[in-house]
Amino acid sequence: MLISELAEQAGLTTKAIRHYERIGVLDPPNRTPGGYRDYDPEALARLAFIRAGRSAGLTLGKLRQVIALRDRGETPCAHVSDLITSKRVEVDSRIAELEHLRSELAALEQRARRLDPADCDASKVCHIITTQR
Amino acid sequence: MLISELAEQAGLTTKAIRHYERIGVLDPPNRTPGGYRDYDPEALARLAFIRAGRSAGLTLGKLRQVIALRDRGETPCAHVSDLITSKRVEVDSRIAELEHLRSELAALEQRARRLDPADCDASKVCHIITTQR
DNA sequence: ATAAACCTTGCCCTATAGGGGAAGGTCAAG
DNA sequence: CTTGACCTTCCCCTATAGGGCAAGGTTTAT
Repeated sequence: MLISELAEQAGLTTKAIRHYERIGVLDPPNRTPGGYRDYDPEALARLAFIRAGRSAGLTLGKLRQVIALRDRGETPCAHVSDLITSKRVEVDSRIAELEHLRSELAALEQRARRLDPADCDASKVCHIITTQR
Repeated sequence: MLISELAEQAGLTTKAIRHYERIGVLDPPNRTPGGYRDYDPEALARLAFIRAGRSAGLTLGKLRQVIALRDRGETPCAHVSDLITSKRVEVDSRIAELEHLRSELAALEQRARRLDPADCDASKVCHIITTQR
């Protein structure tokens, strides 16, 4: 199976597939005599893993670690479980940050409705933003 | 006022200040005969604006636009108000995305507790991630 | 034999806000 | 006059997941 066919079946671009190989998350396939990458169908399963991992917010680098464990003959489940938990913790704190930001922005929107542009002093550029609450 | 003094008073690094100048968000100051940047105290007000804008999640590029309006003699309040609102909308949708991701991760954590590593098939690398719900 | 449709590698590009460090100029005090 | 503490510009680096493009090789059909 040539790269474009694999790409189509996996719903990816050929660029992405070559990228995965370079990152080390997809094994280098055999080559045809002409030098073309020649994948066997297993690659699809690997790409499914990559897609699932990515949609869980794991980076290609983390996925490579998981694959490396598996290649060393270990069952990576415990490691994956840790990755997932630490990712959730990270997402939790990111959400908290964004919620804080959101409330700041909402307060600025309130202020924008209250303030009169005529009162805005050039030295502050814009009093909506600059004036501290 | 030389750059390191300005940096200290503003709680920034000299690197950041030069960066702001290059981005166009801080006016190039006068120079001493020796070529050193020589700031007058107004720069502190500008830096306060930048800090406030950054903490509202606005990029230096957006802040530059705001400053450009002000320099053109306009009152940038309406524009700023729009920026803030669209930033809030952006943050809202980002929070929604992250909450979705968070629930996926929580589901994966559940699954990880349920599944037995012994059942994990190497072709999937890791069944916690790969198996679709 | 030639065009069309593939494929290859390689290099630079994106966005963001600077940090790190090099090579060298300036200024004050000793 | 030299040392140390400043300052200057310049260029590369970070993380992330590829996209774009160029120059060139391969395969298949006509």
